[in-house]
Amino acid sequence: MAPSRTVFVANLAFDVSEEQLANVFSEVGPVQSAEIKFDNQTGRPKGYAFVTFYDEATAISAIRNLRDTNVNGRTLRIELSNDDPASSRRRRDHGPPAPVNRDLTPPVHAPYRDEPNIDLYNLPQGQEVLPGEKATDVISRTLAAVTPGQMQEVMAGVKTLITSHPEQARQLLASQPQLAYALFQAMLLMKIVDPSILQRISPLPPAAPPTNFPPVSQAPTSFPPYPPTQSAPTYPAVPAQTYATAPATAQTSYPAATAQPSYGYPPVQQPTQPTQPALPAHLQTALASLPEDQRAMLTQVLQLTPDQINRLDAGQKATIMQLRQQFLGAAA
DNA sequence: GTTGAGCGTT
Repeated sequence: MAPSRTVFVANLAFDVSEEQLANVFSEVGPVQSAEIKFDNQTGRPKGYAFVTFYDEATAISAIRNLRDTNVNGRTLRIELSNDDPASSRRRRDHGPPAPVNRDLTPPVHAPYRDEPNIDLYNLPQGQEVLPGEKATDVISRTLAAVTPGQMQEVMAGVKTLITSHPEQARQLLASQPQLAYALFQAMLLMKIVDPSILQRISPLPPAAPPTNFPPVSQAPTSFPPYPPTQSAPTYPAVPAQTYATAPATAQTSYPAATAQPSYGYPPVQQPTQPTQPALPAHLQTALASLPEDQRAMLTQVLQLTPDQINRLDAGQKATIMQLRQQFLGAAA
């Protein structure tokens, strides 16, 4: 059975509102609903709640990332909900309802026999993010310490997982966005993907709640050169498991809501931005290792048309041509 | 005015 998209939240302070709760859980991903349970007799909250996300992976991520979170003086206790079969009006946006199997004979093959059986709850801890440090920095550092051979090994393993067990891979990457980020950065380093696709990744909507991990659109546009120049110490080729600790909970109080709660946003596909003309991949990669200002300048220089170059004065022209010669070689 | 484990009628 598929894991639940709902988490059971206990040890709630009695003065926490559903909005506040949804806000806290939005740290980890879009929240579909947050329902605090009340006692009908007394009208007082029972001190626990159910928070539903749009997918299981986010629910699991919430358990990992929001543990020990303090809200109004009490530490949240978060578990995966026992999905009550009675309240089955969810799972609808995940496709049509499963067809009723009228054939009572069990399937010939035991399902999931070959599943790699990734335990999403028991992943290695990964690298610690120190205070004042960004998770992206730790990932960059970790990747820089991985030898090309190790990186290739990991990528091959991931590829195997994705092709043989796509659903497990999806769950793993969705619940561990830092891993997805690291893999993407590794693909850039290994020149498997063209850095220009960074331009085509549409930003999250402005109203997007902060996640426990920066969205890909905020990925740094420059990466350290690869392979690393200094001899890298060997580390076990373990995926970067870096994760940021949940930030201190917002203590803002919210007005009581009367409207049907719907927080965050459904994980819809965002429209893609128009692509902009880009330099060849190998040039972008070369440029990526330069400081921001130099990169911007060089990008402009390399994109000049012959016509534009001809309009420059002699001194500028010579400088420009020299730069272009250096980067474009014969093509200049 | 009170409460503190819990899996769901606000």
